[in-house]
Amino acid sequence: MARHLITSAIPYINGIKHLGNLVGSQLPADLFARYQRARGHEVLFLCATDEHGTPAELAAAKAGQPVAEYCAEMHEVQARIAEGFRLSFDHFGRSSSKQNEKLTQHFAGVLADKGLIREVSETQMYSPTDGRYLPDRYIEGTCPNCGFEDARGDQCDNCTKQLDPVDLIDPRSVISGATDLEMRETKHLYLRQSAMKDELEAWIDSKTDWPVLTTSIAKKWLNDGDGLQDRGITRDLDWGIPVKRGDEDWPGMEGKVFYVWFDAPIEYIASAQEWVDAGKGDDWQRWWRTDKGAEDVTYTQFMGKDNVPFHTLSFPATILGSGEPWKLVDYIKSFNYLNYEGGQFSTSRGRGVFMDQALEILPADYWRWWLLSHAPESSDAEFTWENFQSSVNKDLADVLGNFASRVTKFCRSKFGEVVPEGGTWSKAEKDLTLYLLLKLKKYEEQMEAMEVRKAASTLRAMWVAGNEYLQDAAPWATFKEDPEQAAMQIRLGLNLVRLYAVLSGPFIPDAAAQLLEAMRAEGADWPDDIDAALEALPAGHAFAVPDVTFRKITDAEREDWQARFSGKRD
RNA sequence: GGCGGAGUAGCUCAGUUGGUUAGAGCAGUGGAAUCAUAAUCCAUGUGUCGGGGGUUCAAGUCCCUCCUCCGCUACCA
Repeated sequence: MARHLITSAIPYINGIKHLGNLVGSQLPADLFARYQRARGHEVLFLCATDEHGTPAELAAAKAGQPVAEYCAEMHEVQARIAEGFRLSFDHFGRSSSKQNEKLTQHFAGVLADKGLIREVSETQMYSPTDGRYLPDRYIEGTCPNCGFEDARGDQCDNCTKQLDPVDLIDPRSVISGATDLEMRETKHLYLRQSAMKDELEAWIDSKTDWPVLTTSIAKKWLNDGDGLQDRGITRDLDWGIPVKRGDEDWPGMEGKVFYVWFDAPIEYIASAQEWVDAGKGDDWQRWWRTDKGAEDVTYTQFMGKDNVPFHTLSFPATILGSGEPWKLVDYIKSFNYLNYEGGQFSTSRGRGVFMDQALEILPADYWRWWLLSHAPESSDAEFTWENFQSSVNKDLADVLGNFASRVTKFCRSKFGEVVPEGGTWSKAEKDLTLYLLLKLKKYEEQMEAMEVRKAASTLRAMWVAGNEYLQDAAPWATFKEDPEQAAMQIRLGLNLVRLYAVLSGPFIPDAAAQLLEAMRAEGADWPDDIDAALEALPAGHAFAVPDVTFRKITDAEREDWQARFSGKRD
């Protein structure tokens, strides 16, 4: 039995994520976790909310709440929605947890002891009106290059020139509009990533099986310009993990907190501690410490491409730099973006479908199937309502759902709600099982390799094979001359329903559970022997005709949703 | 500007190390069947594989060049 540690990029706290965020990390991670569990492996699947940073403070202020309270509420909201999508986290933690605070301070202390942290004195834009330092993107002004009036401090949206906030003409705070900005000197800690460049590069180079998307982004950062740059890991904020050197105060760093991107990945580890402290597990170290049992763990991370630099460089720099025996990631599966109806999903403009809205209009399985079977693996992908409607109706309602329906209803009308007896397999049945065996092996390989779209299409091909068989065998015709033959055919059909339910579980867990329940086959194992699996439901076994597994999306609904989600989110 | 990804049938996409007449699903068309959620099954493609040039016995696949779209570009996370 293998052991799989699986983490999904942790979603930021300031609101509900859209479907593009979901398909880029949490959903494929869940698919993989469910698959590995179904294969009988030991899995620890972790996620959390990423709660620190300026956007969280501002979102809380906007909501008129203390930031801690706001985060606690939003964490609950995200946790509920994750459950709604059937994301099977073993624990859904919080980067603001006590465990993460201790661990983050520990890492900072160890890195400092190793000489990998340096203090840098720099000047930053401070806004007395807002009472805070402003990140570059929170400053707007006139672009010195093209005269565009709403250029941001980091880059001009009009001429795309990269800017420094001090270059802006008439700079103002995005938050309050205040113009009394001043440059203030402030001291920060930098992680000396540059000192670890060679080690990181050798490590990346050893990962020859990683997706090109992952390694090319990492290489770019390693070799761009002057090479890998040191990164500031502290901020002048109130909300965050207080800067400490292990348990000790850090002279000169009073009132400062760690930068979110320093503490967020550490939460992957802290989440395992939270998992134990919540009474859900009893040993987190055997998952994370190679000196305490994590030697045989395979660690896989899932994320959107925007997160790759932090997972290939910053976090490994933290882990490797500590010199302690922490488990390093073995495989990074990264995704491109999902677009929405010819443009981008936009959180700020409310364009596209958000996770809560999606669940309001359709059950999780519909979304899971479409999103996973169209996952943006090789390039950006696009969500359109038309494609969603036709894929879901065809794949789920017609090919899979209707198969279960036609088999069970035919059986009920001719034999009753019991698996019928009699007849023996002939060539058609043997051909079918051979075909299914080939597809199953392919499906397993693709799931193992996290080739999400391909796995979905292979699974679908197995569903189709059932319809082909049934059409060809035509038990409604054979029943007239040879009822035993028809009984055998329909017995196989019922077993196919059971088999499909087992194999489809990682993609569509609710439908799979519903079908297994109808077949009275809850807890069915993965089919290691396909012949045996297709005789698992013996003659005489009672079942029930399931309710409609997937209903169809009507044109009227599609048009309604299309209009509803095109613009502003209420 | 730099880096990366993409450009293949009306639509969404596969096409491993270059090798017979370029594939799948959907949509369309014709037919079969009538167990089923009017659900299924079978048949059906004259595609400049973004343009141009080159290497090769052979290129969607390698090289050069140009065009278009998207992402990233280090203080948003």
